[in-house]
Amino acid sequence: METKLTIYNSLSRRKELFVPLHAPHVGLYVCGPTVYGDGHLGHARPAITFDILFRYLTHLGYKVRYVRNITDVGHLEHDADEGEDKIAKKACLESLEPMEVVQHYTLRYHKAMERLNVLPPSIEPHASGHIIEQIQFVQKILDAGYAYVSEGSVYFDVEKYNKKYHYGKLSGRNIDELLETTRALDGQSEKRRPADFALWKKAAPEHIMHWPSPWSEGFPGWHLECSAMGTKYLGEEFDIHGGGMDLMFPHHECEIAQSCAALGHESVKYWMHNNMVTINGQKMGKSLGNFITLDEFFSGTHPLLSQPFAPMTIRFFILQAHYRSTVDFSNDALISAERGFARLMEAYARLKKLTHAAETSNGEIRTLRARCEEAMCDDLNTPIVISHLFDAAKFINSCADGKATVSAADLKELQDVFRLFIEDILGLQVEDNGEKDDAYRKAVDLLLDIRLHAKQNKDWATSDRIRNELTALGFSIKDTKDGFEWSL
RNA sequence: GGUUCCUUGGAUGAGUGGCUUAGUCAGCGGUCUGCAAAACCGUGUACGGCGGUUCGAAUCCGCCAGGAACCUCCA
Repeated sequence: METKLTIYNSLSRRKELFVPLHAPHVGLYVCGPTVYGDGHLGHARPAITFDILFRYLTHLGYKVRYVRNITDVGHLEHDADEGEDKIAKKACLESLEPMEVVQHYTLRYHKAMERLNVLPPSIEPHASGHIIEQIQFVQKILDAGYAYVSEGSVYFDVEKYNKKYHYGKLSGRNIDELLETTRALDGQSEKRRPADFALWKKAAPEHIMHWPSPWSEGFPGWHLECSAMGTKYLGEEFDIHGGGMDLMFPHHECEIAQSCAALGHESVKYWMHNNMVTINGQKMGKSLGNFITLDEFFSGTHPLLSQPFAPMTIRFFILQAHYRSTVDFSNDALISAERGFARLMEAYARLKKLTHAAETSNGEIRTLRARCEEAMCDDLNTPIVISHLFDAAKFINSCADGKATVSAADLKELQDVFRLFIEDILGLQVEDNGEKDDAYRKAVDLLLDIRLHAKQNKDWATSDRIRNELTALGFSIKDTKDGFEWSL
């Protein structure tokens, strides 16, 4: 492996050379969704970002174990229903078993991810399936002396922890300010300090999701699942932990504290955070109620959308921005992405059909692979990769027009690089225009062949009639130098 | 109030101390074409404001303005 992948480590706030702890193995943990609602555009961002990382690490030859959890218990919600579990709350509203809600939204999430061509992770653990591990993790922290039991609940002793370690190292917060700014939550009186966070919560009688533990019948705290499951599947030390920037504090900060307290050392070498999707300059999120679900994009059923958008358009749209920048959603931006993506994929389709190889090439394609690799190695700079591909697309189109030539070796290289980066690394799927069906394809070809002959005989009436009829049916007909192209 | 970060041409969105243009979308002009579409060629000349460092900054530093995320579950 000559390639030198650098990634931005949120912990050091700079790009660092990626050196795996146990090459060729790489451990990657990413915070997955809380399954109590449909996935929206904001959920697509980390899924796609870390899908790219997963794919690229694999391409570099690493054996990656990618763990992405499903959060199905434990997140407290602060509103009128203080201390009630989010999943449980939704279940009560809909008169369903909690696990029914979990199952429903997990399946829908999987479906959306599949349409976005996001590869499934190696392991997708559910928090509810790891209660024992979480209880053991709490016990370790208690044994180490960094937690205390109070009325059946267990709290992390932030102040004591901070004497030996540094609470706030990831987010840049210092503990004194936290003590002043932390808001009053349920159970505040049980805590020694406001900044302390729950490791285990005793369940209120009406709380329907609870498990037995040494301290009480209850449920695990907000941040515990990732520490417990990350340790279980990737070890006490692993390479990369990813998630949205909004999780940096308190979620990831608390994870670091939990791991240090329980294990005596940090467990994550590189922290990676994707930026937010915004809408009108504001974060798209559940709490603001300004989100558009993925299904709404796919179907176009949202007042802000003028049309449906293909999953690959969404994926391309997200990849056109660097993962650490915010990306501002708008209908126009998506339409632009759709057109650009179509242009790139049309060039790719032409590339596959290019056969006439010349002696020499008059395009700069021998450096294409290296330039794309370089961009990926620079903290996954997918916009630059895409710009290189567009450069090559121009050359491909020129070749298809007969205005440029390509040698046999270069043509193969070009085809290989396009397949590698477009399909394998960027995960952009070739649109299936129903061209799979052989008989159907041949029928359209036949019609257009007839039209071609009509054209050659200057029979414009027949020629235009075929084109107009097919266009009315939804086909797009493009004449080429000595033939035609079509798509549905 | 605190922490972190951002501000680039009509839109979007990269990048860098000078050498060279990001790319995409839209626009304009042209080539090609029976027409259309597509494609190709050309074109815009940007880096929030004010100072400072420097031979030279949009890129480094400071201040100001505006915006965002987090400080409460959030991707």
